[in-house]
Amino acid sequence: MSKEIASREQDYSQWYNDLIIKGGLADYSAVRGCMVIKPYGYALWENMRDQLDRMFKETGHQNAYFPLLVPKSLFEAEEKNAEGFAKECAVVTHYRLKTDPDNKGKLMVDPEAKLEEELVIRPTSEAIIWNTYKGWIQSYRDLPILINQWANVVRWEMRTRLFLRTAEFLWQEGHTAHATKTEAVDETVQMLNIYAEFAETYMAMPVIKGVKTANERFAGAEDTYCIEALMQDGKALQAGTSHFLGQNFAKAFDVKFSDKENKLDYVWATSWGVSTRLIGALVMAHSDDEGLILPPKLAPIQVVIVPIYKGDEQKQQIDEKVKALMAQLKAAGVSVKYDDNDNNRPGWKFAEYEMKGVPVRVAIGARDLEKNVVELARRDTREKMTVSMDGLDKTIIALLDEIQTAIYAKANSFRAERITEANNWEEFVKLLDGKGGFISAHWDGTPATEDKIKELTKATIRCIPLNNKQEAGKCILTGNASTQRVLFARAY
RNA sequence: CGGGAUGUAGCGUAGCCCGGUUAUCGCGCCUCGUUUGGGACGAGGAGGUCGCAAGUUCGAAUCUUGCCAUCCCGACCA
Repeated sequence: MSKEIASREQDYSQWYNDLIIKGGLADYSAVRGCMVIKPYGYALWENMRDQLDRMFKETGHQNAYFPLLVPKSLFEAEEKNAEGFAKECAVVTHYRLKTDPDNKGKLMVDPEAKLEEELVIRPTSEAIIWNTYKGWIQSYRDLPILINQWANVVRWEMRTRLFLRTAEFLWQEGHTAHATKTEAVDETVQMLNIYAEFAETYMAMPVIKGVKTANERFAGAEDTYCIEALMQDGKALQAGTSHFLGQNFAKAFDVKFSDKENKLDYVWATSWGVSTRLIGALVMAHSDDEGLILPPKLAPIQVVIVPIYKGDEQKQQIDEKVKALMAQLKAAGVSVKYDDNDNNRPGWKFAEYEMKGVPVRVAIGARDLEKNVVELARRDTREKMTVSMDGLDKTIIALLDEIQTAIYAKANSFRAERITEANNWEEFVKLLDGKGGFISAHWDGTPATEDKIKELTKATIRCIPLNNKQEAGKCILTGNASTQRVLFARAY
């Protein structure tokens, strides 16, 4: 076991924090609830971002940027949205500081510099964007508008956790405007599918696609679609949301367009987002007591090469081989690091890169040179194998693929074992307190019942899965008639 | 925001209850040498606003008050 990391079994929270901090993804900062994303963590985010960005652009979206600050009058225009976020908004009230006459060397807010209208720091950008779209849309010919922005937002959270819930975080938010309801719903579902594909293919993290109940719906949305993932402690994590906003924002911001028959109508809207929370999800989905386990498709460093040598002569011989290998790997688009730093010995490096979740390690020593082999180690299983240097680049690339597949399969079977049906209240409670995970159970469809279940057990309905099987049953709590099972879980 | 815990060098810590020499130890860091197939060894060295600010006192890491930050548990939450 690692010397540096708390055991997942004994202290899951501490284990998670240790992975983030010791794995070099992020640091605490001087600002309450805010973290510093370190270069290694940011590189991971960049890889996620670049891939998502490509997927957004392939489906016709363009990036733009809207202001951080939203005038309060705009923010409050869509009532439900405003109310939903009101409690966690940071607000700018002044635009100037001045030296404090009573406190030498200190600054104070200049009371003369009070803003006439307060500015809300965006917790999300619907308001400022729909205010802008109003000016862009007159005719059906102006539609659809398919815009995404990569931005930071601030939500003043009571309790924060690295990556999972911080006061400021990075995300992308897509905001689209459409001429028809069907088109907007299709867009909502399309983006949900993109999120699911990204999570499963790149993050190697299986997700369940579903619809939120009214209780869990985004403030201001008609429908909230989501992808839900399962963490290793059996708790669910919402990893992405896609909202069908109906005409709510169009009405609030008076955004109308003329259709082909010259009839005026409000436009239909969607918004969708994923955030740096995905990094938290990724960490908890795969990692173990030795450190992070990153999927090859997103790992900032896919392959690390560690030389093992005595003396300069051996080092030079190794360097030569490594140089050739690195050229081949780089040509194939593999991100590779050669750690020939003499300060640390090989054993130290092995542990270090395991902590950082580098998928494949290559160790090359003098003995290997003689036999024309290297030692390959894969992070996910910690298996070591001796392989020929001939065609090594191909071997490594194949291994990266195999690891990607293997960690998905592992996460998938973990989850499969933890989707359990409960048919009465006793079973339901026992499952929640026991193995956790998703519990598939009947619900009478009322918010009141959902609230009651949450109050009693802290479990919420994570989603109603898409294409859910319809079957008659009785609500787990009330015994009232139900037409389908929904997925409950305790969640982050 | 409520309850609990913590804060001493980059990290982990002793000292605090019961105020009083030069603030303890390990890791890490720097220099030199030996090393290098799973977290090396020796010798020498550097590094401290004891979280911050007030207060009590002849004297505060130690006592008091306030504040800040982190963690855990609640409440809250995309």
